[in-house]
Amino acid sequence: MPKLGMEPIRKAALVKATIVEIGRAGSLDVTVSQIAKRAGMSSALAHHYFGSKEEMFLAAMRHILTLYGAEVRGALVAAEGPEGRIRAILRANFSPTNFRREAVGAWLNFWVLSLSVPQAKRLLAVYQRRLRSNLIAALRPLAGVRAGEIAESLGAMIDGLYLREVLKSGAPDGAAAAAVALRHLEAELARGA
Amino acid sequence: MPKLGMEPIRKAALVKATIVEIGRAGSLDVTVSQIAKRAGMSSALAHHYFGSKEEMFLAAMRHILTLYGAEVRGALVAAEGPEGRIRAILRANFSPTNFRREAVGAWLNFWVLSLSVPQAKRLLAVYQRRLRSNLIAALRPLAGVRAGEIAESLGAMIDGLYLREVLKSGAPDGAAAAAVALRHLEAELARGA
DNA sequence: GTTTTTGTTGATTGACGAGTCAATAAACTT
DNA sequence: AAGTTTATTGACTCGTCAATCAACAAAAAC
Repeated sequence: MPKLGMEPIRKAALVKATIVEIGRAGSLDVTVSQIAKRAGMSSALAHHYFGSKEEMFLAAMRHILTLYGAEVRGALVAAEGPEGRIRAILRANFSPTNFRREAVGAWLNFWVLSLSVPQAKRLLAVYQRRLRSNLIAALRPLAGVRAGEIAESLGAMIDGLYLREVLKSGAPDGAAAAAVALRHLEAELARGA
Repeated sequence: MPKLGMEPIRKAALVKATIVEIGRAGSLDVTVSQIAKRAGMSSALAHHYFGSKEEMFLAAMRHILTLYGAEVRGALVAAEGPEGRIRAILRANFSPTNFRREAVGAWLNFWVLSLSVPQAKRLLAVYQRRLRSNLIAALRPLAGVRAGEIAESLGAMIDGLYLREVLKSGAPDGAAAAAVALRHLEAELARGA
């Protein structure tokens, strides 16, 4: 009973399943059959819609990055004032969403994937630039010309804290990470004044 | 013409070859045959000495961590004064060695591996604690009771800067990364005073 | 000098997995 | 109604790969 207009639905299901399976495996070592099964279809259909496993990975990566972008944007609209905007960005970066199994698996594995797949590296670069410009925009009123360099260090701090939170055993603590990042920011701002 | 006492030689060659192959592939998706071939022996011999691929990976990881530890220690013995010790640690972390293809591949992939292999997670934890205690020891004279929290943020900063340097396209710049880390440190110290 | 230990490999096994294809069927077009 | 497009899968191909094994060779032990 083939209904029409299945393509977007199937693709969305496959993308979601891909991310879940990567999270479960903790690696990109997942089979198309696993993914297809979780998405409720045959592996042949997965190939029909995506052509190859790599395309599936890239689509999954786009999806993760889109979600991440949406979370940042969502946090930003509710934010007031420069400091509020910074806090919003930190909140989005260290939200529980990003510490879920699937998100962690996706991020770490996509970093690795970007070592060997140029397309993946490009996707990552786009989002890094976006974070950077968000940070700079929020920092400008607070730090003036130093906004650029502070955005750079704060960005690195965010990545580093996330990585550590994710690699350590035990439950991750996003709030603590955000607090450390905020302390870093205050110190940098104080230094400039 | 089997010479005796081959075991350590063969194992060392395999460990080295494993790291090189992971660097070339940019992932853990390397075959035992590739590794064995690069190490100049049959894949059967590789299995003979290590039993399984996972054991090879773990041995490679131990080796990378040992090299890293040695580099830090080596930089520390030549260092004078608390600030000199911090600088030494930064220099070791951002040395060209750690930006070589093999090292990058090893680090990123071992982070990923630690998501699914507890043994790998444990190895990583040992070295993270060691870095932490090195940092605290050097920071104590400079920061007193705040040494702990500053070590935490500086450690995260180091990881974050390394990650960004490694993921960006173009030649990595360890010196620039070290400079940013140092600026962070100064800001934190100034804040305390 | 025979037995044991160590080193070594080619061949094989057994499994798995990406991607293809032919076939079936429902829905839309003309 | 005939033809086309979309959805769907089971079966299959072709390749790969981790791990095992039997067999051979040299040194050491006895």
